[in-house]
Amino acid sequence: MIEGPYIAEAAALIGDPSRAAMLSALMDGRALTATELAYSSGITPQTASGHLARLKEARLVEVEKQGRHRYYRLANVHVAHALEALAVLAVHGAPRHRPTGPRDEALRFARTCYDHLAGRLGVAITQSLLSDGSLTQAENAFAFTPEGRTRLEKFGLDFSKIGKGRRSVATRCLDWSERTPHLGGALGALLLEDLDARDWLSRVPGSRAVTLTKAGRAGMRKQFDISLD
Amino acid sequence: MIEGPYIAEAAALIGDPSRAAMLSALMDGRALTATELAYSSGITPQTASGHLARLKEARLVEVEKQGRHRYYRLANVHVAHALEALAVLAVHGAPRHRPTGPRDEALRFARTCYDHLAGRLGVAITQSLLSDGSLTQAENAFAFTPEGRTRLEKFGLDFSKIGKGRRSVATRCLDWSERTPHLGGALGALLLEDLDARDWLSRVPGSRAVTLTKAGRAGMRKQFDISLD
DNA sequence: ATGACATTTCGTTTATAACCGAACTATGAT
DNA sequence: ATCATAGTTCGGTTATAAACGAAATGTCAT
Repeated sequence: MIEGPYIAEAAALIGDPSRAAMLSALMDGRALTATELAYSSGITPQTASGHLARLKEARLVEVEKQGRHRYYRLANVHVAHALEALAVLAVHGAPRHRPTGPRDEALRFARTCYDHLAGRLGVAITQSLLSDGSLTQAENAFAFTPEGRTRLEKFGLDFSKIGKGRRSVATRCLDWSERTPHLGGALGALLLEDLDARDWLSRVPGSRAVTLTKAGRAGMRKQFDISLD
Repeated sequence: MIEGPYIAEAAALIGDPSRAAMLSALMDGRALTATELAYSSGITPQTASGHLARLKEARLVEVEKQGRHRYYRLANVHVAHALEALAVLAVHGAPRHRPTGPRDEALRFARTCYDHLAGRLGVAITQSLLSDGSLTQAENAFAFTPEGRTRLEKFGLDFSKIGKGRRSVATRCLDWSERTPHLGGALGALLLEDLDARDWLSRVPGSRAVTLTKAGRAGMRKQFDISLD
């Protein structure tokens, strides 16, 4: 009764198909320009501009001016969380006509979630790190053990990049498709960055989907004892 | 890009102020009749009926017919989670004119969340159970230890009531106002029920807010080493 | 300066859906 | 049987906002 209207405000913003498409496009954590977002949701730049202004006003997105471009990105992790929570509802929801295309399957296999890995692959890596004792369940999130840090540093992660910011290091993020938490936070982001740099992953253009390269498949098996598909 | 439309569908449903008010009213986990819901969101029964039909269609709520009444309740925990996630956005959002009334403060102190306790009180109890070893962090949720079970049974909880259903026993539920997880699931529900039966709690009419009775305040101090306010 | 491109502002059209009054169905009480 | 109450369905009104075309602003390159 009291927070109803406030909830509605945020939900209504996300509830417009064009805006939802734009927000979804931002779920991979990158910042996109206004025109790119317009294109990705199939509307003209004028219209997109209006939408983005409202999203900014409500602090769902943030802008960074760079020359004549304006880069929009999600304002914070909470926005991404809310979007995932809504996606869970959509899956649970009415079994309407929902053509499960190949893209859908690709997303379930592996995708970026804000700035870390999600899908079967993301969950599998998280499980692997949990079972070999690199990660433990802490208060509100995960925590890496001393052995885990050593193990991941040997693997090649540069821990000097994290631990500075206020940001939570190893978030627990509920996976939209797997319903099992995967690793997020600064550590999750670092890991994604690293796997990307190794060319173990390859991005599907115009999508959040991610595929494993041949090297990635081998590396996953060797380093994390994971063999998917 | 692909799940955009589906997200929008759920969000748009929640995005209408009247529907959001009804869903909020259901957040305390009880089932309410159509007319009660109409009243709680300030619309006529005809209009509410239409809204409820759409929410049912999308499986955000469930109905139970009982005589000439129809009792509506949230369809599952995921719906409650999504609503909480949206509430987080609203708080983080634009610092608009938001009169922080006494009701708001009351909700922050203690409220029901679906069917368990939330707010400072809910979080404090959870922390207490964690620190004395009754609860531990498990995979995806909390788990109670053997000692924890003994301790809570001595306190008076009837564990025979849980453990049967498929339902997760001790969910971790992110608190909207405290940003710290509190205890949910069957155990959380059982605890709320018990505290209610003891008359340690008193419900604020027409609200999810809950207050501590004098006995409750004393009991909390003695049993959980908690002294709030 | 001039042209090219990104983005926003303005004004107008148009579709959607929230809302209520009125009438209808279903259940329970007398 | 009759009445009251809970809930739904239907039709029409009205407000809202999404969308685009046209034109303005801002930034970079030549």
